[in-house]
Formats: sequence, structure tokens, C-alpha cells
Amino acid sequence: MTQPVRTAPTLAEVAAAAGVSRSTASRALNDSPRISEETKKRVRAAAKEVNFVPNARGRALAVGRTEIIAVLVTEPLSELFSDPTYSEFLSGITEELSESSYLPVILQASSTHERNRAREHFERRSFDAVIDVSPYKGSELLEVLRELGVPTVLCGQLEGHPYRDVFSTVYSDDEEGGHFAALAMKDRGRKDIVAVLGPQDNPAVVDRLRGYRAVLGEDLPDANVIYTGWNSGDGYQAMHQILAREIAFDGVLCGSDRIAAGVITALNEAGLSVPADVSVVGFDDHEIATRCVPALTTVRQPLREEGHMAANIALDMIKGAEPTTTVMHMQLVQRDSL
Amino acid sequence: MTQPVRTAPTLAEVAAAAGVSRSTASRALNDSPRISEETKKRVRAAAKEVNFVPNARGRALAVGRTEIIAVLVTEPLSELFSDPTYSEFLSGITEELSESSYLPVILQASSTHERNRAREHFERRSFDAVIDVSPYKGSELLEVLRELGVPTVLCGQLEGHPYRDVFSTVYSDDEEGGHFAALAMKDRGRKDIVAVLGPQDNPAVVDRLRGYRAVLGEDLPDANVIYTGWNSGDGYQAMHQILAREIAFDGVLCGSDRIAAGVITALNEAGLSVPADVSVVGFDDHEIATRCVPALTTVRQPLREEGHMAANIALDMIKGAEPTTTVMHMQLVQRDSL
DNA sequence: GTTAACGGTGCAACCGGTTGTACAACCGCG
DNA sequence: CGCGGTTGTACAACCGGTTGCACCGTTAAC
Repeated sequence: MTQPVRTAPTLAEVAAAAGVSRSTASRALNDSPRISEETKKRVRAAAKEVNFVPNARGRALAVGRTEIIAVLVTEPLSELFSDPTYSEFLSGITEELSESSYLPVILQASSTHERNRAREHFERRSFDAVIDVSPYKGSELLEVLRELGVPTVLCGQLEGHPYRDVFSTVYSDDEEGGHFAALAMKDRGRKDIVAVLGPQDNPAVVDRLRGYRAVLGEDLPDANVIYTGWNSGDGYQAMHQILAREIAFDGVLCGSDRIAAGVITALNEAGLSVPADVSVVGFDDHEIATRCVPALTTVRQPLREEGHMAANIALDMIKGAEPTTTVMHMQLVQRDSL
Repeated sequence: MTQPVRTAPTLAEVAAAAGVSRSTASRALNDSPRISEETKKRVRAAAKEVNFVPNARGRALAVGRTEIIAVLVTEPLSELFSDPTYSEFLSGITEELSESSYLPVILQASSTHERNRAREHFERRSFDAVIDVSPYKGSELLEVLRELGVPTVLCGQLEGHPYRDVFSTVYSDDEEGGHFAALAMKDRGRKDIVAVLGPQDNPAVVDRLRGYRAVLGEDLPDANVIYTGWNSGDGYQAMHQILAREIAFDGVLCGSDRIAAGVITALNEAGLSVPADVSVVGFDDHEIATRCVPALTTVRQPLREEGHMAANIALDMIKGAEPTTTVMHMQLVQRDSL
């Protein structure tokens, strides 16, 4: 009574139906120039007739490729999902790969167990390439990938670039982003700047601050730099601290748009108007930026494009391209908070 | 200057090193009873020696399995990620599969293009099984899967069960969940109940309401049932509507914990105390439930366990098990809002 | 001493494609 | 007519494993 499981038609059946050999059938379907147009037509008709689709397993073995790319993430799934940064980046990868025949596989590597499983899959050559979304120095998995010679793309700058000649790298220029934000403040004539940044040990934070300083110099004194978390609550709290100090300031550079949202709330509560009294610039061009009142001027990190780029580099490396380092450019998004 | 890409050792090399044939080597590594203990030891040693790991492609072809399971999602990635429901469910699947040698692949099917790509992968037999996270009636992909005879698990109840004899199903008993929530209200002596639910066309909402009604009868009049979105803002707004009506009520059943959070805020603003004046019960046991003041009594849907179950059923079906239907049970989580 | 039973191993086929090479048929040319 | 060159096809090997079956040597039973 159960559905008879039709076993899938093989190339041999197509060949038989078209009255040619298996090899000719294969070449015809792959559009080889050595096959006559007439034969191709016949084979294609036969293939359509029996509903032939080449089997992934057979093909993978023959061509030496699985057509699968692993996306390696260090964060646990829940964190990964809640962070819109990742979400957009992953979408970029997925989007780009969906134009090819490649399939992305999200491979977690937060626990030791997961890392072992990942390693095993690498050794089995389950993937043609790996995109490491959050590479860190000294990762044993990177060492394995290097030894195995698996094409790998690192998304994020590793200080010292220990693998520059083996792995490709894609990252956004955070210093440039800081540059843009600070320049906007300067152009607006703001002279007394406060910075509310993310965690101090975050490399992006360090680079952005360097960008701020290069432009603002003494207009951003050390005492005005606050490190905190990435959320609006953190921004709110930090701004209250600043206000309590009763120092003069006319601009706030924020490490994320969520921080900026909290900062604006705190400013408003203190009776300060944005942007009349104080200019605020965010970072990320998160969805929240457009919902702020006033709409937030911010720096956009091209996450989706970074995903596209990473995917394309991976595909190129599979085809044998040399490792490359690509820097993506930040962009100032002008809105009303400046 | 580039790292010499060591080509991976094959079974043939192991066999040669151990002084046996390929077939013996294979059987030894797979612990076949037909091979003597001594030979096994020798082969294992040789395998370790040359760092042998069986190639995934070769193995896949030989055993007729890719050891990959597709997790089919209809929602776009961003929505998928922002919904904690999915996140936990997916974690459950991933967790369970990581105990096996199987690999989950998230396969989006929101756009037509994506559906076509998915279909293609199905036809190529890229996956040994499919777990459909949000199946809907009349999905053409389900039709394809049925025709191809791919083992499939549906997560969610399809009205009319058009594929009951072909596909397995796992779902949580929403009616039972409604039952539990309503019973808690009743036990507490609440007699005039209001329900703030999710969208009216959502099957889970329908089932939960049925559960409420079975217990409460006239204590939950039609006029007191409000359909809205899933967020706290929706709950807040809905509660304001109720309050504006100036009807008497002493209990609120909510369609989600986020709704409940909004409801509690609105009640407090109106000077009503929870649970002294009004009891509130949520749904989902979302993280927010513990952060509410007072902590929210809610109904827990065993999402993670559902994921485990779906994964296990998929694995069983790959091994040839018949399709099954599994109902997961809801659970009342007692906290302080009742 | 022949034979049956049995444990251990190897040969070869197989999974389902791709691809190097040989070969046959045909062409025009000297 | 024979030659070289082109075109289209088929044979067979190959990718890297697994597995049915034949075979071998040993031992026990008759």
C-alpha cells in the first residue's frame, strides 16, 4: 500500500533510451563540443523522457567535489541568530551561493565536541571550501584546514595574519568607518566629542577608535571614551554617566546603532535636543537606525556584500585561485541626527 | 612556496601498508566479524600511521547515503533568526544529529528560485532525509518529496493529514497547552477571563483557544477573545482596548510570553496588580517570561525535545522505519503571575 | 584418509557518474 | 588510390569506498 519507491533513473538508462553509450550521454548532457548537435538533442530528449537528474553522489566522486561549502561559526546557534550582524552576513553568503550549484552548511564550533565533529568532516573532505565567519588566532581548526589544504576564507582581520599566504581574508575597514563618522562630526563643526563604544577588547572597536582619533585629535579626549556593551541599555547608562559629569560636549560617536538609540533617549530625558544641541552618529546601519527619532546618521558596514564576496572568493579558490585579501569599504548614511 | 597539497591517503594505501587487500582493510576498519582480531589491529595501526580518514564522497557512493539531512524552512533567514521558537527547535535538531555522523543543512524555500534549487537538490538525492520545519498544505515541494520517496518529517500538524501514510509528523499538542493554562486559571478561582491571542488564522492559535474553551466554557465569552500579533506591543495595545471597555475580568490568557509582557505593563499602568487583581498566563516559556515582574506563569512547548524527536525519526526513516505521528506534550511552568 | 565445516582473506563487481584515448567514418586533396 | 585531417562515438579506466562470493588452509569428524 506504500508508494512504490521508484529508483532514480541512471545515466545508463538515458543512454540506452537514446541509443548511445554512457560516455556520449554524459558529454551530451554536459554540452561537450565533441558531440554533434543532433545527438545532443536526442540525448536531452531521452533524459527528459525518463526524468533523469544526475545523482549527486556519483557526480561528487567523479569530479572530486561535493559542491558543499561549510560556514564555520564559533558562536552558539542562539547567539548567532539573535545577532542581526550575522544574520545579514549569512544571508549574503547564502544568496550568492544560490546562484551556483553550491550548498552552504552552517557548522557550529563552540563546544569541543562540535569542533571535533567539524574536524572529522574536514578530514573526510565533506566540503570543497570553508568560510570562517569569526576566525580567531590560534584556532586549532584553522591549523587542520591549513594542513589539509582546504580552500578557506576568513571573515575578519587576524592580527599578524598568520595564514595570509594560505587563506583568503575579507573584512570591513573599521578604521575607515571611524574616519567617516568623525569627519561628519567635524564637517558639522562639532568640537567636543564623546565616544560610547563596544567592549574594549573587540578589535573592531579598537580600529574604529583609531579612525575617530585620526580625524578629531584633541577634540576627542581620552576621558571622553567609554567602553560598554552593544545594546541600547548600555548606551542609555553610559550617557547618564557622561551627563552626570557635567562636561561640555556637542557630539556623540556610538559603537552601534543600538547604543545610539539608548544615548538619544538619555539625551532627550535630560532635555537636550538631537541634533540641535548634540549630534549623534551610530554604527552598523541596523534596522533600528531608521526608527530612531530623529532618524540616525550612521556608518554602514556592507555585511551582505561581504557575504557575497566571501562566497565568491571561496568559489574561486575551489577553482584554484590564489588566496587574496579583500577590504570592504564603509559608507556614511546621512540621516537626521547630525 | 605554497604548502604542498598532500593528497589524502586512500584505503588502498592503508591496505598496502598493512599488507592486506583493500576489502580486508575496509572490513577491518568497519569492525566486521569476519576479520581476525590480529588483522584488525594491524590495519588500524596502518590507518593511524598514514592518517587515514575515509573519504566522504567515495563512501557516500558506495553506501548509497550522503549522511546529510536537509532542514527545510519556508521563512526567510532574517525572520527565522529573529524568532526564538525556530532557534531553539533548530538547536534541538542540530544537537541530536551531532550525536550521529549526519550533518544538517538549512534549506530555505521562501522564494520561487529557492524552491527550485531545493527541488533540484532533492532530485539529485543530495539528502538522505528532509525535516520540514513549517510544512503547509499544498506545498509543491512536499509533492516532489513524496514522488521521490525521500524520508520526510513534518514539524507541525497538517489539517487533513494528506500525507499521513508517507511522511512522519511531530507536533506539540496546542489544545492540551490551552487546557493547562485554562485549568490553572480555574484552580486559582478566576471566573472572568480575557484571551489575547496571536493571529486568527494561525492553527496553533485555533487549537489553544479550543483548549481554553473546553475548560472555561462561559467564563471565557466570545467577546473577550482578541486576536493580534505576537509581540509585546500587540499585547500592550490589546490590553488597553480591553481596559477601555470597562468590563470586569480577573484573568488574562496570552498567546505568547511577549504578548503577556505587554499585557502586564498595560495592567500596571492602569493601577492593577498582577497577580493580586488579575492573573496572567503566557505561552512558550520564552526567555522574557523570567524577566517579567512578576515572573510569568506560562506554558512550555518542548521545542528542543521536538527537534530531538524530529531528528531521530528522520534517522529511523533512513534506516527504513515506517512513518509515524508523534505528539509532544505541553507543560505548565508555575511562576508568580497567577 | 577423505570430507565437511569453518574462519579468514582476496578477487572482482558495484555504486553513478566523468574523461583519456582509440577507432571508425567521412572529407578533400594530391 | 592513399594520405592526413576532422568529426563523432564507444571502450575502458577512474574517482574511493563497500560487499557477494570464491577460495584457501586448518581442524574435527567419520
